[in-house]
Amino acid sequence: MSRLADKILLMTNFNTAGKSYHHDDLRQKLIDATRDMIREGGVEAVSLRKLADRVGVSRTAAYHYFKDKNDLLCTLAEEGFRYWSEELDRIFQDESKALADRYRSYIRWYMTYALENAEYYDLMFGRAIWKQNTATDSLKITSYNMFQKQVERTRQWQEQGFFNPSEDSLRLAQVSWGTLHGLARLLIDGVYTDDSHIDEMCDCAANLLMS
Amino acid sequence: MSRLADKILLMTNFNTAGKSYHHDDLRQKLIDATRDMIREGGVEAVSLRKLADRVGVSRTAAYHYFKDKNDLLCTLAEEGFRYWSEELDRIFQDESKALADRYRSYIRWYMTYALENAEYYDLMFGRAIWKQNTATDSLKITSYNMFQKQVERTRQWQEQGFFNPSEDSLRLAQVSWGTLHGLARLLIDGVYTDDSHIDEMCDCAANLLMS
DNA sequence: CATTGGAATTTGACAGTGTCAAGATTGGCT
DNA sequence: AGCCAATCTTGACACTGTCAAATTCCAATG
Repeated sequence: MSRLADKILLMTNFNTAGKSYHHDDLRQKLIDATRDMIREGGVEAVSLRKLADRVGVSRTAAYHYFKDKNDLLCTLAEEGFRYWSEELDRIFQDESKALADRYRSYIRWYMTYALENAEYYDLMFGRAIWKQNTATDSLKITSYNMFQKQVERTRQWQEQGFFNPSEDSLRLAQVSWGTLHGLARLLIDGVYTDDSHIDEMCDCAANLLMS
Repeated sequence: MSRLADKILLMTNFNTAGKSYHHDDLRQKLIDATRDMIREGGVEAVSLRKLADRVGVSRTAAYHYFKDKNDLLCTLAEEGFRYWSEELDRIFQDESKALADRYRSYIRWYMTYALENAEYYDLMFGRAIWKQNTATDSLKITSYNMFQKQVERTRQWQEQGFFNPSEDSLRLAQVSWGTLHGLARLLIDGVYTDDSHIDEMCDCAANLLMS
């Protein structure tokens, strides 16, 4: 009759998830499952309860590893920023191409990645995390470093005469990123419905930015 | 004891909202109250139940005038698009200024409006409405017309040599709007945290677009 | 080997949310 | 006066995030 006896009986037979009380690395499992959920249905579709179901654990188990839902999402976003930063490095370190070509392929990569990982992009650059200053300190640092790298690249491009040297590097980086982000958002959010001319849009943006 | 008797008693004294069963124009009251709520706490803060409380009506009263919450929000967004469209007309019809000046003040106006009405801007141009194709047909038409106007203006500016005439008008309109939208979003969503150099950003964007 | 302490996990509870179906109320028309 | 259709309310359901308290378990200590 006691709860204890019930549990022993349950264990002896079959536990639904096939796992017992303790897990291998629940934290990582939670992160992985969350990433899947984001990919499937976007940030909006992430529910701690469904996440728990998926991992085979109880509703509030995640609270032992993450302060709250926001903390979990920030962890995922940070992961994304690291990947993002590495990809940027790879693209711009490729010295085989001329700078203009590298920049063009950067824009194409940006838009392709943003659209193929729309929900993930939304998490990283969307209001869910940044609005109301809910971003983790750790996340703030990671993302700030990434942006600073981009500002530095912009400065170098100005020195090489690729960008207008009379503009402030910071402003130029802000506006050029703004352009890409704006296009990405309009496409991702479904405001621009025609996604069959993305390359043309990219080229048009490239022409404007490089003039 | 009967519910009916309770009601009569209640009416004879004071009804909390001061209104009885039927309202003057509940639909409009709901719209107005929703607008207030958006301004105060953003789209996220709009709850049908709190809205009902505010208007002094029961939880589900709004369902008689709007199919669901999305329908209500679309109505609000459409209202915004009409205002937006009128403002654009006003700015660009002002022939007293040179075209370049008009365009600069357009950008400034855009960013100022977006930031001062951040939550409303988010409603109009955010995923809440456009993602998953939940936008009302009526809203789609209104917003499409607005954008077409902008494309037409872009075409004229190309003819006047203000914009590069070799670019496709549609792409140019998409990218130039994308730039403004991107900056606005990054500021509104809290990704760009420094809002003390907005004018400089605007000018930098203007220089890039008009070159 | 038994006990116990602390980490890991679950259960219960609460205050929210949107929305549907069914009932209650009312003003206007015949 | 009576009824109808428009309008509004009540009840219910399935969700959500999060806190506090209870439970379970592993590991180290005596």
